[in-house]
Amino acid sequence: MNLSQIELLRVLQETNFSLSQAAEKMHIVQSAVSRQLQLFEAEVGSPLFERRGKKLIAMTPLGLRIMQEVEAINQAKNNIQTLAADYLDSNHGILHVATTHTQAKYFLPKPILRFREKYPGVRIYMDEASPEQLINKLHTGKADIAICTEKVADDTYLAVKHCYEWHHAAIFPKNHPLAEGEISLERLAAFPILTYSFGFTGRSNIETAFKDSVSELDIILSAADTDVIKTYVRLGLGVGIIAGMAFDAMIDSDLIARDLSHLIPRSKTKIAYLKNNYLPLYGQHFIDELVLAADEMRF
Amino acid sequence: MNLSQIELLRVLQETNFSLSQAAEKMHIVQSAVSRQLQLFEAEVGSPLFERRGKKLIAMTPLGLRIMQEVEAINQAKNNIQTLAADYLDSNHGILHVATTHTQAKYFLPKPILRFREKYPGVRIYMDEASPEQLINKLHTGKADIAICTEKVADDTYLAVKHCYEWHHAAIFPKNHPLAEGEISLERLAAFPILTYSFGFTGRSNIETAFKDSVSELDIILSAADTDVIKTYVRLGLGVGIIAGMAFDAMIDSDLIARDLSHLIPRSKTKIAYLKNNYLPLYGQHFIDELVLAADEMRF
DNA sequence: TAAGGTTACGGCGATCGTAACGATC
DNA sequence: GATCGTTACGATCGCCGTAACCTTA
Repeated sequence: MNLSQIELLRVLQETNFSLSQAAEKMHIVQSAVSRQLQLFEAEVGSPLFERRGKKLIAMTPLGLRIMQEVEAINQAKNNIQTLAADYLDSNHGILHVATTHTQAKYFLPKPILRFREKYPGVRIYMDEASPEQLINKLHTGKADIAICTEKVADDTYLAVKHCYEWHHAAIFPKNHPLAEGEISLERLAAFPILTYSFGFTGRSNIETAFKDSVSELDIILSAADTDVIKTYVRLGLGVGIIAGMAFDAMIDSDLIARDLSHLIPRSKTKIAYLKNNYLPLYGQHFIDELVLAADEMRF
Repeated sequence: MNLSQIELLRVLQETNFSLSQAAEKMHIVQSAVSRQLQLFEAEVGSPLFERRGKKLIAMTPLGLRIMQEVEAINQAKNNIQTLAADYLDSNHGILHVATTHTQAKYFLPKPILRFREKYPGVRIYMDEASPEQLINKLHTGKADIAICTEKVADDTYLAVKHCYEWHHAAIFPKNHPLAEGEISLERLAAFPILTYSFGFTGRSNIETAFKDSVSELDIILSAADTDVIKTYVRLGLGVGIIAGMAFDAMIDSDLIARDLSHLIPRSKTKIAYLKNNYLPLYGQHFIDELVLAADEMRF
């Protein structure tokens, strides 16, 4: 057993068990890959892959179990490299931040600017995806830090830090009936609604709010992205329910936003990263910056 | 970086950073070890060991941190091997059981006999040590399973399973004054006491019992081993406080045992193993056997 | 001066690349 | 027949072992 065989197994999983693709990724010829896999399987004494003819099509139960250990080794190996690089120079490096559109646009700008001032040598790769994908990116090493509101809580492999709390707001064009008077679930439900897709940005809390209500929301459009919602609200399609911090009084001066904190439970945005993943110093400071920005922000 | 370098780091820690001893353990010449370490340190870019002249005397902070990852890799590597062997033949193998004398002698015989019947191909290496050492043995891979009463609870790397509860008993020769009447803390404290050493077999519960009492125990002899205590009780040195299950009415017919459950809190014996350590099937069945034996036993 | 660590060098073996072959869609 | 995987073989590079040298208790 050696580290390149371990690496091979990991890569094979990424390439849908294609030896030729794995060879390409690892910058060696395919025959080498073929032989290394044979050697490893011989050492283990049992096949790790189900084969149709010569093609690999899936992993055996043993293979799947061993893959867990492969992941652990890979993680530790990466940690050693990160630790070493971080020790030599903790001001340079790369940070993969995965988050949703709403966070990227409405929360991250300030902390990222401040972080850049302190760490001009750190490259930030920002990656937008659904909360579900974010978690997957953490697990596959494609992201170091994820920032989001949904999901994240139950995964035992994740370290989760509270970031900030916020609430939803209703937005609509001026002269809309909702501009006047108290807003109730019933009144809200009387209009066509535009809000986030399932699994995004506190959508689950909207569900919660209406679960015990007699009213039912008529969600005519759902999007991952606040700006899409705003666009269609401006076109008069209905009332938008968005994250409070995504309303900008200047830019959105043609719209009216009204607080819904009395109707919809507060949402909590969290910062998550893999427990087993060594975060370089600047990564830890990045999180500090997020928390600081969160503390300064009060909705 | 490769697996033998990782292995080298692990071995170096075991040999007090001696290159020559490490070479011997790894069955290669010392010069090879020297070079591999240099190569690895070069790759990391910083020294991992503090040196006095050419001698290695300690690890640098970076080295210590990296050693954590080395342990993780080693653990995973061993798991792969165990998984493979277990898959090929889950009836043969080796089980390292670490426990205290009391458990080994008074609790384990029955479950071990039954286990042997089902798994005649499994070798059991039993290792007696203090609870503190037991945990250390788990961490260093010298034991797969530990069975003991003390410590074990707070270590987050350990999976801990409840095994059984028991209480202490006082033992003394026939015709001893304690043979008659109620036993109280005060009466007990009036005699010289022989019991377990600190950190052994529920000793902490004895401490707890007397902590809030006006009486203080006069412990004139403490031992890791129930049989030692019995021996000196027989010689008339005083009253023994031992684990209830360590009194055998047949063998110890020259002694009298009296229950102390009303005076000393119950002790809980636990089964522990490393969360990250893959236990072969027979190891899992060994634990089942322990739990079964514990259930049948009622004190 | 003995014991432990480093450096130099030669030899062996592991692993790669080329290439021809085999199988599968 | 194009793509993917296997087998054969020669070449290379990494790693070990021998051995001489250096350093410190």
